[in-house]
Amino acid sequence: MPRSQRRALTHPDVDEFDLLDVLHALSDPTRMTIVRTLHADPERACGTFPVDVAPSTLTHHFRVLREAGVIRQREDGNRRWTALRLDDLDARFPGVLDALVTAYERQLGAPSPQPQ
Amino acid sequence: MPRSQRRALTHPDVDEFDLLDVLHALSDPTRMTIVRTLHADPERACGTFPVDVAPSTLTHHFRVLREAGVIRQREDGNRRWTALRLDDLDARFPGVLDALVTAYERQLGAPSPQPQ
DNA sequence: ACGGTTGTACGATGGTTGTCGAAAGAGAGG
DNA sequence: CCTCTCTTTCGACAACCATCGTACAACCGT
Repeated sequence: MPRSQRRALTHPDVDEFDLLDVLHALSDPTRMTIVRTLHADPERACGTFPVDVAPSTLTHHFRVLREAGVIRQREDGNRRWTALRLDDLDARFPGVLDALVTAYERQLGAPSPQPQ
Repeated sequence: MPRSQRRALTHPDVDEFDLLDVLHALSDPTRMTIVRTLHADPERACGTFPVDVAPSTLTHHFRVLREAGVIRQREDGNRRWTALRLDDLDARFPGVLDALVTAYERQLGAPSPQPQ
């Protein structure tokens, strides 16, 4: 059994999702970057995200996202692959994730210039 | 000038909104209740929200929502009236607030029963 | 078996946050 | 003026959180 002694890698069921947990998970810039990346690519290995934090910090963010139901992680040999739970999120909170990612992309595209 | 010595009551401009701040503001149950109440009623006085916290705590939550651009507050004699900035939010983040409030209402309507 | 890669677990730390009570300001009405 | 109501400010406190370094575990080459 590959790497399963380490951590159960629990994923919440769809009807256990809490919108407030999802919002909290997405309110962090690093985590939103992870989600944004996954929204473009379907699945990525952990170390391949364009974020600038320590590996242990990245693990922490993955756990927050996973326990909120935003991402799903699976083992594959030495790597851990991460994917968006887009279908599950859409089943429980229709249109929410798309609206949020789109809005965030738009905000990044037109960042507010500081006045004066 | 009514009550203006107390606090400037600053509201951010539309192009200063930060989606991550909005998400953080909405990730608290008390604040989400405030928003949900305002989504039904257009404007309410501060003390008339169905939340169970101390007045000073309520003031804190109003500040968080106001500084994120979610609500607008105006003075009227002894009362402070609070309203959703629905148009401004929709101009900057189209569809986001409606999707979130709808999703939260749905979640409250069908809360997940704890397994076993 | 050994080293390299990948990611986790743990402990610590500084900052943020939700909560409250006590005190006080501002207005309305007597 | 005095009191009552509504809301804020301040200070405090416990809990949470993002971050990191270090150590370690699992896997994959060779």
